[in-house]
Amino acid sequence: MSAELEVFDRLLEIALLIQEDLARSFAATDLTVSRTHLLWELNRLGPSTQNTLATALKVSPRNVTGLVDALEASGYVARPPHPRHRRALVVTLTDRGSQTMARMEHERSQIAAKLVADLDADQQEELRQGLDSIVTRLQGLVSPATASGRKRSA
Amino acid sequence: MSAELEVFDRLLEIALLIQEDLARSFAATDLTVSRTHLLWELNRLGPSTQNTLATALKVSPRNVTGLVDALEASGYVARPPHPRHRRALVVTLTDRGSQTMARMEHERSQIAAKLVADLDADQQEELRQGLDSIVTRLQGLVSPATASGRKRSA
DNA sequence: TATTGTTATACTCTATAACTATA
DNA sequence: TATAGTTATAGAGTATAACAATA
Repeated sequence: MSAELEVFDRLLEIALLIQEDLARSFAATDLTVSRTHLLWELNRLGPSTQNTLATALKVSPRNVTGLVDALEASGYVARPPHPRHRRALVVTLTDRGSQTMARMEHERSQIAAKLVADLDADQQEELRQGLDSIVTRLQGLVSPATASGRKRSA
Repeated sequence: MSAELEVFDRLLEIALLIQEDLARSFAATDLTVSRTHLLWELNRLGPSTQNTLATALKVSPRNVTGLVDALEASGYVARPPHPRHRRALVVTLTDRGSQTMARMEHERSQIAAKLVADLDADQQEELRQGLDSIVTRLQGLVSPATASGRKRSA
């Protein structure tokens, strides 16, 4: 197998394994991947309208309605009306939602540390640079037209 | 942000971008991610029973029935009965299925090459080793009990 | 008229349980 | 009894289109 394919295959395998690990960590809760993704974005963005979330998640507004319905029913979010726009709703993390996100952020740090535990600081830095290069290349592949204008969120 | 998190975040972003790129390449066909995954495994394993596919894809037999139904209807696979077991079916790639897989393998090679085009041979090799270390760590996280027994398919 | 969200409808992926046919 | 697959049922994620409420 060529050297390029070896790198690519490992990236695919890592993607799969990370997903598996996430699914395992969800199993302890009543959350699904999509709902957790919404909570994660909400945590990042702060209180948001459903349309904002739909854009952030690259998903239809109708879909967000369903996800927020479920998250509201299980107590992770609330959606009081917008103070200055009675039609709009502002989706907000409840205490339970905030605590869950805090726990997940913590788990994420621990996993991140474990993954590179076999590498010294120099190796980690070179790895980061290699991955950075790949991210840039991939962004060019996925959206060639707007690649120059897109920036990863640092 | 810590160095560990930087590596982890890039891995997550790469996983997302690869998925996006795959979805884009499906858009030209009538295939979905799950159906393509089945075709891919079938291509790797050769003609297989549905139970074998269910195990390979880590999915229920009932689910495989649905996927194969759809792939048969669109002409990617056939399922003649097993020669020595009239109850069993042997799922097989049709010409269309084989050609599609050949094309996808080719695309995969090209993408793989593009991703690391900015790196010289030494950097590619170091990257591969770094990723290898991460794969091993992840396998340990995902299935701690059987980690020592599991081997990546080289 | 434009924005925000919901109702209506439909398709895909997924699972478990019960069942049929075969070995 | 064990294996291979399907029918039945159900839940989750997703989409588009039509609609209502608000601005």
